[in-house]
Amino acid sequence: MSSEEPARGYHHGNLREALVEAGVALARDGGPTAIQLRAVSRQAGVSHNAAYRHFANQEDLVAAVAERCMHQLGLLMIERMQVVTVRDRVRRAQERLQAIGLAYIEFARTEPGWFRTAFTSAQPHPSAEKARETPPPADERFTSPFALLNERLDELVEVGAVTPARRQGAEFVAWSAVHGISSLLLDGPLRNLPEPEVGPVIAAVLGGVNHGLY
Amino acid sequence: MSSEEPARGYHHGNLREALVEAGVALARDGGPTAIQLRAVSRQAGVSHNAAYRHFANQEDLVAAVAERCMHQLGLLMIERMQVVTVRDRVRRAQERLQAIGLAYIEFARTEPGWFRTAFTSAQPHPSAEKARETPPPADERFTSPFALLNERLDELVEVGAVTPARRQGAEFVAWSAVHGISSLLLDGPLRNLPEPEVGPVIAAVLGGVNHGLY
DNA sequence: AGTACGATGTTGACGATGCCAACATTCATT
DNA sequence: AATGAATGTTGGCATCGTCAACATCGTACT
Repeated sequence: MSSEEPARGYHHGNLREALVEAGVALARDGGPTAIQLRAVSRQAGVSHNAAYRHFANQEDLVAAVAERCMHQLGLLMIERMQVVTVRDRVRRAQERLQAIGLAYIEFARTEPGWFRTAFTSAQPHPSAEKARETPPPADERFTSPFALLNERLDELVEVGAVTPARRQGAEFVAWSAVHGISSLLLDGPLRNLPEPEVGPVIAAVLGGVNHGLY
Repeated sequence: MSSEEPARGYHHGNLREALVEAGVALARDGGPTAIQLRAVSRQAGVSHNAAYRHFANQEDLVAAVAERCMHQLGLLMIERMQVVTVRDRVRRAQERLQAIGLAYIEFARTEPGWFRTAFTSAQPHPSAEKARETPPPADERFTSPFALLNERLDELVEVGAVTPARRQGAEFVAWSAVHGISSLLLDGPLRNLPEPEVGPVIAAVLGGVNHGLY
């Protein structure tokens, strides 16, 4: 990836960014516990304690890295969604929902360190009032996994595949199921499930969610 | 609770048990990261490093404590299930399933430390072959949350409320949904959801699972 | 009975971590 | 040019996990 600029004086110039990036790299293998103040400082070619000029404490750094990880998850979901090219509006909406669900699980399984990091010390869900205080950056608004899910469900209503009544609360059902199976496969009692059984289990969960929508 | 026996010589007599119990107590507030070798040794009134005669390392101790936490979860599920006294067999089966699902979520919300501990370094799901090597103790077989769930689903088939076809894979759908909403409410983006909104969200998830079964 | 050995507990040490305090250097604003 | 805020550095402290060496106890064998 990007090695730090070779020539730099006393000041790094872009340390906060470098520290977060180092944290992301460490979290990729190693998960949230690998995000250590001294380790990221080392990787950024800076002395321990330098990080304290940019983060209040370790937890603060982890939170910043977690945000990036969540963003990565959103990016994969978008990517997997965009390759759906069915013309039929109804089927496209259905397959798009399926795609982001699969992407979510795929992310958990291919980037376990990032997934675990994203969901420890995750950002709180913006309740209506709080959201007004700290408006999320435009970037975030489009890559938030939760926002992506809501868009898909809304689309399903738009094209008439799902009744507005069934739409109610569906985001929580779908999100819970997909997040749940991801967690169980990654860290839960299903973590040693033999590989050939994994596919059918995932299919069962996604099928269940789908069936619940109609 | 139980303070250690006042009179004891060089040897503790029941140290392993005392250490695990101390770990359970520490995990209750503080979660898995609070299970530290030196801390449990201290609480057991024994010198640091004594634990190494009973556990290979910290991870080993955490695993032992995690097992207890999982057991606690199973106990609450059984408790909540047993208060269902409906006479009608079909409705009883349905309400029992609902009860263990609610108990699962209740456990996550009232004992977050234990819940987090139970699902870090959780025991692997016994695949068919492996199960034969290490038969679980009879105790475990009845309090395993996953076993309890399967029993409820089987009962639903027995009383004719669910078709055998729908039974296929249903354990994963239900488990994922319930575990997912628990995780999201506890550590995920829903962790700061205002209290009044929590109930409806849980209801939506459980309703969705139910709808998926029929 | 005595003894030798394994099991269990202790002491001390090492490296690593998060964090605090004090100090050094640089940048920006006047 | 100077001065204060921002940013890095050095050093130190308490704590943790782990290893090695040692101490004490129970127990099985002679």
